[in-house]
Amino acid sequence: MDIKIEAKNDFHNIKKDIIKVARRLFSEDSYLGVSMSDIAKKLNITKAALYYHFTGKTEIYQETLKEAFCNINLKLKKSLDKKTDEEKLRSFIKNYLDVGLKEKNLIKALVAKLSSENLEIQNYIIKSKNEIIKFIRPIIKKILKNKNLPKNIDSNLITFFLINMMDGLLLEYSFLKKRIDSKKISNQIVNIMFKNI
Amino acid sequence: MDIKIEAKNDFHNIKKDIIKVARRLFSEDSYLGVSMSDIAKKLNITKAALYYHFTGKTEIYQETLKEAFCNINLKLKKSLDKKTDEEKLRSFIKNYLDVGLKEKNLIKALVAKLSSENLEIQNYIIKSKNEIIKFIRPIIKKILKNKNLPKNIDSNLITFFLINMMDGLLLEYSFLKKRIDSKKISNQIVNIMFKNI
DNA sequence: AATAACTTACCGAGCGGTAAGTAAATTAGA
DNA sequence: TCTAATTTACTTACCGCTCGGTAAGTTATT
Repeated sequence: MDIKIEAKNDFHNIKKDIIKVARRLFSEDSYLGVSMSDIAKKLNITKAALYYHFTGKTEIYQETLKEAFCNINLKLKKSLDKKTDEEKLRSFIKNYLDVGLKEKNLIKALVAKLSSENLEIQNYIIKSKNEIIKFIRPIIKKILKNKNLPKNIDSNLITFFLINMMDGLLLEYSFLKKRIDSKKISNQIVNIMFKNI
Repeated sequence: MDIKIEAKNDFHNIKKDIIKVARRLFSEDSYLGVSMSDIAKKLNITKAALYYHFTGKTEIYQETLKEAFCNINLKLKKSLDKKTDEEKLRSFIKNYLDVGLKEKNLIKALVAKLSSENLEIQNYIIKSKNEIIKFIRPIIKKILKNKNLPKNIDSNLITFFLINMMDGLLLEYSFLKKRIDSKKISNQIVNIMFKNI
C-alpha cells in the first residue's frame, strides 16, 4: 500500500514528459535538427520506447506544436481581462512576444523543412495562426473605428502587419539571443502603429 | 580551332554553376534539408566532384549566402537613384521585399540549424544585416527629422522595426506561397509607419 | 495467463566526406 | 614538332556514422 502511494506520488504521464522534452528540443533546434535519439537520451529511455507511445517523429512534433499553440491561446486570452481596448491590445502584444520567445519552435516551424509529407502540420499551423488573428482583430477594429485611416489601409491589414512584425522581431531576438523588455517593446509598437494614425 | 571557339561559347565557370544550383536548392529548403547529393544530381555530376571544387557543404552554403547578400546590396543601392527621401524609402522597401521573396534562404538562414560549428556563418549574416540597416537608417532619419516622435521612439528603433516587419512579412508570404504586390505593400507600410506619425 | 512498458539488437537508407583511379587537356623537354 | 610528364577535372567505390523505424525478447503489474 505504501509503495502504491509512493508510486502515485511519482506518477506523471510519461507521454506528457516526452512532449515536454521534445518541445524544449524542437524549440532550440529545427525539426530536422532534433533526432528521436536526442529526445530519448534526454529522457534516459531508449529510442524504441518513444515508438511505444507515439507512431513516429511526425506525431511527436505535431503534439508539441499543439501544446505550444494551446499555451499561446491560453496566455493570449488573459489579455481580454484588461479594461480598455488599448490595454487589451498592449497586453496582447506583450503576451505574444513573451510566449513567442519561449516557444521559438513556433516561429521556426514556419521555415523549418515541412515538406509535402507534412502538409498536415502546415495546415495545423495555418489554422492556429488564423485563430490568433481572429482573436485580436476585433479589438484592433474597435480601436481604429473612429480614426480615419489612409486609403488602402484597413484594420485587417494592420492586424496582419502587426502579427508579422512581432514574428520578425521574435526571429531577430531569438537569433541574436537577446533578452528583451516585452512591455517596453509592446508600448513602442503601439506608439508606432496605432498612435497618431 | 572551331572546336575551341565552340568550347569558349560553352564556357562558364563550373564553380558558379554549383553555387547557382545550390542557391536555388537552399532557397527552397533549409541547410539540413539539402544534401550534397541533391546538389550534385541537379548538376548531373557526382557528389565527389563537388569536393573537388569546394572543401565541404559549409563552404558551398557560405558562398550562396555571399552571392545572395551581394545581390541584395546591389538592388538596394538602386533605391538611392530616386529623387526624394520618401521615394528612396518606398523603393528600398519594395526592393527588399522583391529580393527577399526570391532569396528565401536569406530569411531561412536566420532560423535554420546553424549550430556552434557554423559561428562563422552566423557572424556573416549579422554583418550583412547590419550593412542593410546602416544603408537605410540615414534616409529614415532624414524623413523623421521634423516630425515630433512619441517618447521612447527614435529613427533607429523605427528602422529596426521596419526591417523586422518586412522579414516577418516575407516569412509569411514564403510560407503561404502567396504572390505579392510589393509596390502596394511598400506603400501600405509607409502609410502605417511613417505617415501621420 | 495476459497485458503494459519497456530494452536489446537490429534494418536499410542516406548522410558528409575521402581514397584511388582515369580520361583529356596542358606543359616541358629533346 | 613530337613525346613524355604533369595537371585538371572529374568518376567509381567506398568509409563510418546517424537517421527513422521495427521485431523480438524481458520484466513487472494486473
